[in-house]
Amino acid sequence: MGPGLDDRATQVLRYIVEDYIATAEPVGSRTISKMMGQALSPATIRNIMADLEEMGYLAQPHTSAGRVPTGAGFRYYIDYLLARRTLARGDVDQLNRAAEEGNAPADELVRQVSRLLANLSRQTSVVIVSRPDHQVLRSVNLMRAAVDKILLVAVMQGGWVQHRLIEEEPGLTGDDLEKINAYLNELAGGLTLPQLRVRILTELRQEKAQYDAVMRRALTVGARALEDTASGEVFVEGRANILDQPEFAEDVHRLKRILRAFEEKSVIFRLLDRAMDSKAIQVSIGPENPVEDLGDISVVASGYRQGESAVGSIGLIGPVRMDYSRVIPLVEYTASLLTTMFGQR
Amino acid sequence: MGPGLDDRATQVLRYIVEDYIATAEPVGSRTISKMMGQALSPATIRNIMADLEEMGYLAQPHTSAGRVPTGAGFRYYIDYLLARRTLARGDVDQLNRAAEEGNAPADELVRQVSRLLANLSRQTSVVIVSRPDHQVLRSVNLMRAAVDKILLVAVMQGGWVQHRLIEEEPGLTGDDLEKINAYLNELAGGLTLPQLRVRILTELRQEKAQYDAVMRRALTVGARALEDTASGEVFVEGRANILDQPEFAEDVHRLKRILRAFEEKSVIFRLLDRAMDSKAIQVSIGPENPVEDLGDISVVASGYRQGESAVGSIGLIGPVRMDYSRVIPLVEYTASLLTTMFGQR
DNA sequence: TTTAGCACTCCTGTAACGAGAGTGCTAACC
DNA sequence: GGTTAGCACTCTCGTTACAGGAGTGCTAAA
Repeated sequence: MGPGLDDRATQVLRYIVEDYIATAEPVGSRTISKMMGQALSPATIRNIMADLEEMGYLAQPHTSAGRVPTGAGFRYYIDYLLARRTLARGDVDQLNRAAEEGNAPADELVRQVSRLLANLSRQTSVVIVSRPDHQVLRSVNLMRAAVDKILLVAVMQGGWVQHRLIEEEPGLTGDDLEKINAYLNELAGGLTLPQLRVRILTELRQEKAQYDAVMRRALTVGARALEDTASGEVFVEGRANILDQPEFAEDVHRLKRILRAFEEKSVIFRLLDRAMDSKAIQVSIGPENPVEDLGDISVVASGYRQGESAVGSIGLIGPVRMDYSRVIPLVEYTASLLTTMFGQR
Repeated sequence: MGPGLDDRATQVLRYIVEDYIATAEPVGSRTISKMMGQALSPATIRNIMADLEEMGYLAQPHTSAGRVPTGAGFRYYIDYLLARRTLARGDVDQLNRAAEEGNAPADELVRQVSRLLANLSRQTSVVIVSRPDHQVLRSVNLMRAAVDKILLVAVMQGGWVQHRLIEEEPGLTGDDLEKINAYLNELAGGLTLPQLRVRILTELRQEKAQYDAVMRRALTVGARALEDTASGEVFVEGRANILDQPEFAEDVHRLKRILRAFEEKSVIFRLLDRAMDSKAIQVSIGPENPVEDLGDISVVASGYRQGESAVGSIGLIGPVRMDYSRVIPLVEYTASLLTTMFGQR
């Protein structure tokens, strides 16, 4: 099917990858011969396997073990051989139901969907909300949070909520706040946070701002609140699932490395960042993923959008030996679900 | 020192517990004899050990292994023998610094402190914010969140923020919202959310509400927003630390059980709930903790307050063989830190 | 009451070994 | 020429045997 391999080699490769995905054990020539209905004898299969090994698609853990697909082998499988299974009706239903949960706030909803994805795939699910700055505002509000602190609350089009604390301009009354709020909301409609900031700064240079004290105050407070940009959020669900994978469960060291990675926001970001901008789903096999310390895991991820702009991505993290035919459509569907979720709200 | 044991037995028990905490291995009579400066021979120690075993404080994994403290042994140690180490200056400084981080919102701050606690103790740190309903309001605000949804944002005295989504009363303009906000804030000062709800309901029955349409609307929207109570939040930090404990790292099954527990909010709640109301720090050794499935872990936890009312608790989860002399003061201090954090803001 | 001495138990690591799975190569077969 | 049966070879894995070590319990002497 794919380039560089004849029909038989292609089939053998496919069987090996699929059996390996199912069993996590090296697969031998006898097994493949049986799978193919004895059409070819084990000896013939062995010849083909030797060829595939020479081309870099297979490897032997040791001389007299069966073959294991290499990274390249998995890559070939995914690019050319993958029979994309359609999603089970039940899975779709469950996901839809999780996304519909009426009055949960956006973050709760995302967490629920992500958790379900983790359960369905038996892998670890990760969501990043990575570009709060690309999200479009619906409304903003300043609230008193402490004697000397004000809280800026921003509600985004998708229903996402952000806060930031700012030191208070001394002496603001509740009435002042209300006026400022009204004024800010007038400016804010349809802008992103950084855009709002620019807008405020230009407004401040306008003449009328010079004469209206409240307005000036509103603008300076607003500008201050928007000085630093938000860093984004990460949700990880189903960490315990990696223990179902024999390749990780065996090896404590590996396990620790991975669990530590899950605790570092920045690492998660690096893993999923790439998927955010590309339209298609991204599969990073082992060392293909951007974190060198995690060369033994795969990431299947897809960005989701709010309207036109990419705001985050969702994905699964697991062993290289993942069931891609099942997992890829799952992630795709979930990502599209998030996109519509954020679109509608 | 403690009841029921003479001086020597007490000392032997202490040494065994401390050595076992340090090494995670059964400790033998020779080791103890050396630790005591050869004051007693191994044979004597063995006699004492046999006594301690009979009393239920020690156990042998098998004949001809050293002794291991039982749950009762640890309990005795903590109740009567624990030399509470004072906190290292450096640890205190680090914690203070983490808690001071100027403009982070409350949840971020709590997460940081918790993470640091996990690092300092090399255990898994858990915080629950368990009684959002006991926290006193500073201000509330209704914001438009979608075409047909309104977001209630409540800022608590401690700087904590809560949201809830509500279906919109049809046809509210921005102006209406502002008026409602002003009105609600007038009512809200110093109340908890459920108290506010009661207040609103009585207000609704008052005569003047009958004649003022905006007010009536404000009240009904407000009442609706407060119908369901918030469930509280959980932060877990330092999960990977349990892999540093040999007793867990060895045993995948155990590990999985614990990691799964960390993913269940309700389980975490059950583990830490008890600590919330008692003034003193709570130590649950192994099977003493309220989750029967987790009879092989210990929980050291302490509640923290906001003003007078208990609003949550913070603790460490780890093996029974924890370094209590270090961990207890750490948790105590961190809890007090949270209390002052929430008091000041 | 303490302790030296000793037999005994149990774990742990190592080595030896056979069974099993799988390979590569060669020679025969179609 | 491609395919395959046959076979020697390699490597893993589980079992067994065995020696060393750590630690105990008991007895008898100090």
